[in-house]
Amino acid sequence: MPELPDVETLKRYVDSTCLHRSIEDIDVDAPRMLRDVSAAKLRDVLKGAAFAKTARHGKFLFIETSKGPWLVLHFGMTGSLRYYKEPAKTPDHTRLLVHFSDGYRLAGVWRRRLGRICLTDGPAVFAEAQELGIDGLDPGLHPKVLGKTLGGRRGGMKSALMDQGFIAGIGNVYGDEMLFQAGIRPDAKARDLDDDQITRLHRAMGHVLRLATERQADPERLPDSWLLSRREEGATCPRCGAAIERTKTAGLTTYFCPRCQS
DNA sequence: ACATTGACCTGAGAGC
DNA sequence: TGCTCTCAGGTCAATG
Repeated sequence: MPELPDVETLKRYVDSTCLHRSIEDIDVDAPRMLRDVSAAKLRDVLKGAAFAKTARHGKFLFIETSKGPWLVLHFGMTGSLRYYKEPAKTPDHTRLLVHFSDGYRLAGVWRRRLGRICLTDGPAVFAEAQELGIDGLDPGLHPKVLGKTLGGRRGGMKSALMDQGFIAGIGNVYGDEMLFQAGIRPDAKARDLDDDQITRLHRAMGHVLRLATERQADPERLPDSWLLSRREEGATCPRCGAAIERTKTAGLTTYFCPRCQS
């Protein structure tokens, strides 16, 4: 589901398709997805503008408009974007449709309406207001920074990683993956990690997020050695062959290898 | 200060 | 076939 690598892929998709094209009009049908902005206001800002550039922080995609404000998109569990020309190709569940004056369109598609569409003055002020933590791919995320933040937490590792106010961009699937690759149990207490574990987690985090982004967050193109490919009942560990365990953390299904993750 | 639960949403797949 | 049930997991609010 759209986590950091997926959203980064969508960002690059926008970069390579529809920047600097004049926006003729938009259609919005996203009742509960608009936050602090009306459909009319959104239309007013986008109509006659062009997309100037993009940015990303965690799971949020930002698109700067030539009129100043930035369009903010959050994809929830099922959101995606599609750029195309033929009107007949408009995907089902299109909630936001941008018509460019050259006839092309950008569709914001959310099968479930779990997502967000809004405006902001900029990515930095938005991240501040939403209290987002450092982005998972921020080069400033050193092992020391990681260790310091983890040391102040009482809770478990899985929920720490998924806390967007701690590190922004990690969700259920990649959170499990980096814990697996670092050899840390999801229910390990964050403050109990030693320096070695923090180093391994930092490395696994960078590796998982970078490789997944490079492979366009396509599970088919990610290594078989990843836990990602074993998220099902009765699966075995790709490393040691032990039975993968399945538990619930904060209502979300967590997979881990009881032998590799101690 | 933490974890847990349910609501929000909708489609896919299972089971009857 | 067609119904109902469960599950998927991002985020938030309410509760323990």
